[in-house]
Amino acid sequence: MFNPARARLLQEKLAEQVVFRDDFPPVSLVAGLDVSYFRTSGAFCGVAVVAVLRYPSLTLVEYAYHVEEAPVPYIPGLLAYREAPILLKAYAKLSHDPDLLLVDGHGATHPRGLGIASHIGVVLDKPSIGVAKKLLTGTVEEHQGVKYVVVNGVRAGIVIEEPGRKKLYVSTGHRVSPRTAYLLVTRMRKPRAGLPEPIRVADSLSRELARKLRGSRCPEPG
DNA sequence: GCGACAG
DNA sequence: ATCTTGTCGC
Repeated sequence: MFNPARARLLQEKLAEQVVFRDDFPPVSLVAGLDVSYFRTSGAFCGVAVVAVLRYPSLTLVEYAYHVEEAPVPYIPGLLAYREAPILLKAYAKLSHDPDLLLVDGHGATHPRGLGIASHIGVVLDKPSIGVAKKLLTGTVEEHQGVKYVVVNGVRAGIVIEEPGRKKLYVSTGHRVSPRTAYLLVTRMRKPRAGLPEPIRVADSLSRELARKLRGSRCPEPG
């Protein structure tokens, strides 16, 4: 059974493994990860999608998905326990090996420094970046023109603000500095898009799949 | 105790 | 996240 207190302790332990410095090879394949849901008899059915795009052309190379009942309810700060299990199963179905992961949600800008982007990055030991639409915790502090998201005295993320576009909170997931996360996500946002292309594609595909699967039965974990 | 709270 | 039609705007 799910124990929130136990889950938080594990996050504190895994957070020690998060690397804030850039430590990754040249990027040629980037993956976007996202989960959509559809209602069933008694629970929520999650549809996880991992879309792999070539970089910097941002053209789709392949995508994999996995459908399964959400194992636990959504609890702020514990999102990874609800979505990571399904995302990892979809990830295992890929035939390509991405160099970088862009995850929908926060990375180190988290109460215990281990948002879903960091959680997945550490588990797979893959460079990762968190991309969120809302602030979860921390304060925004501007220094020399850069708006950092500071959590527990640490600059864990940066706010991307551009006139006429939705604000984004990018953060270190694993092995990528906040500054580099900012630069990469900025380069992966198409002219008028709100989300960087890899996540936009994963979001679009997961929603489409959820819509089509609505009404059908949901596979249980295990 | 009160308010906040990714997706 | 999802529940939901039309509607304003580029």
